[in-house]
Amino acid sequence: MVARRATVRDMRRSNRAVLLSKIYLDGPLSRHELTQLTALSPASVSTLVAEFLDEGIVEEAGSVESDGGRPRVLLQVAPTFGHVIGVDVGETRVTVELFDMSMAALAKADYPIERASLAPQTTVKHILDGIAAVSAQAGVDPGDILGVGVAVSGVVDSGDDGLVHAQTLGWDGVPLRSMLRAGTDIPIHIDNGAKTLGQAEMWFGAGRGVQHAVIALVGSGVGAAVVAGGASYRGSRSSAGEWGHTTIAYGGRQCRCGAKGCLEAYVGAEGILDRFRDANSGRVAEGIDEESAIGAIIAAAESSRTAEKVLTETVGYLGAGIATLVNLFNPERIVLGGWAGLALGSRWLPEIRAAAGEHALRRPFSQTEITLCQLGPDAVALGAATLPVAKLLSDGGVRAARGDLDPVRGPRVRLITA
Amino acid sequence: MVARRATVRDMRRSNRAVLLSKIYLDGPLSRHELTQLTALSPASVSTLVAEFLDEGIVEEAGSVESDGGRPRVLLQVAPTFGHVIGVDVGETRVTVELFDMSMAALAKADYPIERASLAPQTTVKHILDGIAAVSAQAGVDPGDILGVGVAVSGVVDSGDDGLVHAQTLGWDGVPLRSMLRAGTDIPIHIDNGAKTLGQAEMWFGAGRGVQHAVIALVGSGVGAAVVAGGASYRGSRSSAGEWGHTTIAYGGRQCRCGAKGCLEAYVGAEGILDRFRDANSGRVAEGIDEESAIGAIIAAAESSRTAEKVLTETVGYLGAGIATLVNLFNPERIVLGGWAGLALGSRWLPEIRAAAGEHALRRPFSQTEITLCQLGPDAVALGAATLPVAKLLSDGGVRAARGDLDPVRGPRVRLITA
DNA sequence: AGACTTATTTCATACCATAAACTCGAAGTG
DNA sequence: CACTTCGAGTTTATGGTATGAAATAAGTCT
Repeated sequence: MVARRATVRDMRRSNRAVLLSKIYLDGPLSRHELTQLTALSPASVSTLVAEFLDEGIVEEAGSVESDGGRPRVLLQVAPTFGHVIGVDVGETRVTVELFDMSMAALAKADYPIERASLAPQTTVKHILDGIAAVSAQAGVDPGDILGVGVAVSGVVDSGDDGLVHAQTLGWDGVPLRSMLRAGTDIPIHIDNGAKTLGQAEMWFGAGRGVQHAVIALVGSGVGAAVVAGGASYRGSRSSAGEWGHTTIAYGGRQCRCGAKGCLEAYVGAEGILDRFRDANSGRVAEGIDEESAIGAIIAAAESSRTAEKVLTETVGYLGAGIATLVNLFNPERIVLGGWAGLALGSRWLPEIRAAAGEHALRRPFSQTEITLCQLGPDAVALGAATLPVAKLLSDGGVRAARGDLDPVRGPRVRLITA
Repeated sequence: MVARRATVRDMRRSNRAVLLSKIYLDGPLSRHELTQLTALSPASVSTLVAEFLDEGIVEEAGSVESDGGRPRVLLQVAPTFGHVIGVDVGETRVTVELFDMSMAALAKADYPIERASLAPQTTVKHILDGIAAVSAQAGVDPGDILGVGVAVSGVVDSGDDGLVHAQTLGWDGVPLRSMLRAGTDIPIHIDNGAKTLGQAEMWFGAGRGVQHAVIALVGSGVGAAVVAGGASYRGSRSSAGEWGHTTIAYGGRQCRCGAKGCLEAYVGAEGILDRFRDANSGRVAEGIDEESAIGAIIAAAESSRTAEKVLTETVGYLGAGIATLVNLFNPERIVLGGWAGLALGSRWLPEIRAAAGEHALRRPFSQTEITLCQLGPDAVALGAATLPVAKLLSDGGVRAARGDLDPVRGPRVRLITA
C-alpha cells in the first residue's frame, strides 16, 4: 500500500539485500541453500554471489562433504570486510566499542561522566575521541569504518540532523548527528538505546528467529523496543514503545513524568524502592546505588515479609504491564530485560508469566512466549553497532558514501569521461 | 529486512499497484500528476495507464483547462469496473451490502438474528442468501463481483480456512471462509469488524491522509484498529489492538474477560452503567437497551451531579486509555468512534483530549491529533467491502481467480498449446 | 499565423532474473 | 580404470522492465 515505485536497479539492490541478509544472519550457507531460502533462481544466486565475492564482502568458508555429488561451498560475510563502531551514551558514561563485521569486539573506550554535566558538546567530544581511540587501539584505518551507531536514552527524530530529545540528559532537540558530522566523515546512525538493545537481542540474543517481538526493559526507567515483521516499530515520529508511562493504576502513584499511575512508578527501580520505603515505615538501605538497593530487597525476600510483599506486588504490576503489550502488539515473544527486569525475572519468571496471564486475553497470551534477555546491558553498544550493519545489508552491501549527507535523491549524476 | 525476492514481473505488479492505488485513493488525477506523485517516469505512467484503460479498470474523467499548454486528462478508477460486497456479522443482525468500485451503495439486505442462536451455519446461510439478494436487487451478475468482505466481531486467523474466534458469538475456531467457499466461488475476505471500520475511516473518513493512526472504538466492547505505515497492524496472529483489556486500574473493577481493572470495565457501556449504578445507590434506568441508557445518563449530566461525576470519571479513564495508545503506538492521529465513544466525544472531546494529555508523554502527545469518527457504525460493512478492493489495488488491478484457493505458489504452470 | 507552453507518447537502450543447457567435482560400479 | 550417477554451480540466450531523449499533441497568447 505504501510501496514505492521500483526500477530495474531497485530490483537488483533488493535482491542483493535479501541474499546478503540471509548470508549474514543465517550463514554460513551454500549457494544451493540460498536458492531455496530466498526463492531466487540458481542463476541469480550464482551471479550475485560472484559479485559479492568480487567485492570482498562475502568469502568462502569451507565446504560440506556430499554423498555422491559436487560438495557445497559455504559462504559467509567476510568479518574483515569492514568495521563498525557502537556508542552507548548512558547517564554515567559514554562507551565506545569497535567491532568487525562478525560483531567480535576489538577495542573499547570508556568516558565516565560527571552527573548533571552531560553537555552535548562534551558528549560529542567523548564520542569523537572514542572513535579515534578505538581505531588506534585496534589498528584500524578510519577509512575502513563503515559507520558509527550511537545509542542515546531518549527519542531520536528520523530527520537529517538526528535531533535528540532526552529528558534524563536534559537534551531538547540536540542535533547530535550534525554535531558529529562536523568532526568526522564516517556515516552516523543514531537511535534510542532501548531500540538498539532490542536490535541486539533480535539478531544475537533471545529474539532470534522471531518476526514479532517486544523487548521489555526494566531498569531505572521502563521502556520497550517493539519489533513488527522483523523491523523496529517506530510509529510516526520514532517515539513508539514508551511502555513505562502507560497508565496501569489510574490515579495511583505519582510518576516523575508528571502523570499518576504510570507503570514505571510501580516497577521502575525507584518505584520499587519507594514502595518498599512506604511498606517498611520509611526504612530503606541508604547510601548505596539503586542497583544494590534493589538487589538487597530481592535478597531479603526470603526472610522479610515486607520485602516479599513489595516484590510480589511488583511482579503483579509487571505482569499487568506485560499483558498490555501482549494485548496491543500480539507478539510471538516478549523478552524481559534491563537490570531490574533481569533481577526480577531470573527469580520470578514463572510468577511474572502467571501475572501476565491473569491480565491478558487468553488467546494472544497463549501465543506469546515470555523469556529473558540473553545479552546483558552492555549490549546497548553492540546494538548501536548493528545500525550501520543493518544499513549495509538493506543497501545490498553497497557502502554508504562518506562525508556527505544522505545519498542524493533524484537522478544520479553521471560523470562523462573523455 | 523481510523483503522477498523480486522478479521483473513483481516490479510491474508493484508499479501497477502504486499507480492504481494513487488513482483510486487520490483520484481523479492526470498522468502528469501521477508521474510526480509516484516518482515513475512519464513514459512508464503512460504505458501503464494505457494498459489500465485497455483493461477497463481506469477511465478518463474529463480534463483540466490549461493556461497555455496541452490540457491534462484526468483519470479515475471506473466505478463500473466491478462490484464488491461487504458483510457485517453483528450480534443482532447480519447486514449484506453491495457497492460499485466507487463505494456507492447499490443494494442492501438485512437478516435479524435471535440472540444466542448465532450458529455458524445460520450465519453462512444469511451471508449466501444476502449475496444472492443484493446481486438480484441491483441487477448485478454474480460473475461481476470482485469479492466479498466479511466483518466479524472476533479474531480472524490469517490462514486459509479463515478461522474465526469470536467469544461474543460463541464461536471458537469456526472455518468461516471454508464454509462460505462451499456455497460460492466469489473470493472471500474475512477480518475483524473493528479493523474493517478502521479501514473505512482511513479511506473515506477521519483517517484520510495519515499513515499512522489508531481508530479507538468504544461501544459495548472496547477495541482499536491500529494502522501503521498505511497498513493495518495485525501482530503475529492478527489479534493486535485489543485495547479494551489493557489494565488501566490495577486490581480494579471486574471485567467480563475475567481480569480486573481492564479499560473496558470502566469505559465500555456496561462499565459506565455499572459505575453509575454504584454511584446512584443501585438506581438506574431499567428495561431499556444499553444505548438508550447511556444516552439518558449523558442527557442527565447537566442536572444530576451523580451522572456528571460518573461521566467525568469516564472521560478521565478514556483519556488515560488513549494516552496508552499515544505512548505505545506514537500515531499521527487517534480517531475516536463506536457509539459510546461518539456519544462521549461529541460532548466532551476537549476534556478527553485534556485527560489524555495528562497521562501521555508530552512530546508524542503534542504530535497526535485526537478526532472523532466521521462515518458512523454502519461503516463496518463498507469497511468490509474495501477488503476486496484493497486486494485488487495491491495486485495492481488483476482480478483474483474465482473458486480456487489462493494463487498457486511456486512456478506457474504453463499450458502448452498445439 | 506563429510563438510558446505544457502534457503525453514513441523509441532506442540498458538492465534484470530466469530457464535451459552445460560444466564441475565427487562417490559409486562393474 | 572407464564409466555412470548424482547433486552443485555456471553460462547463455531470452523476454520483460523502466527510462531518457526526442517527438508529438493540444492548447493559449500575441
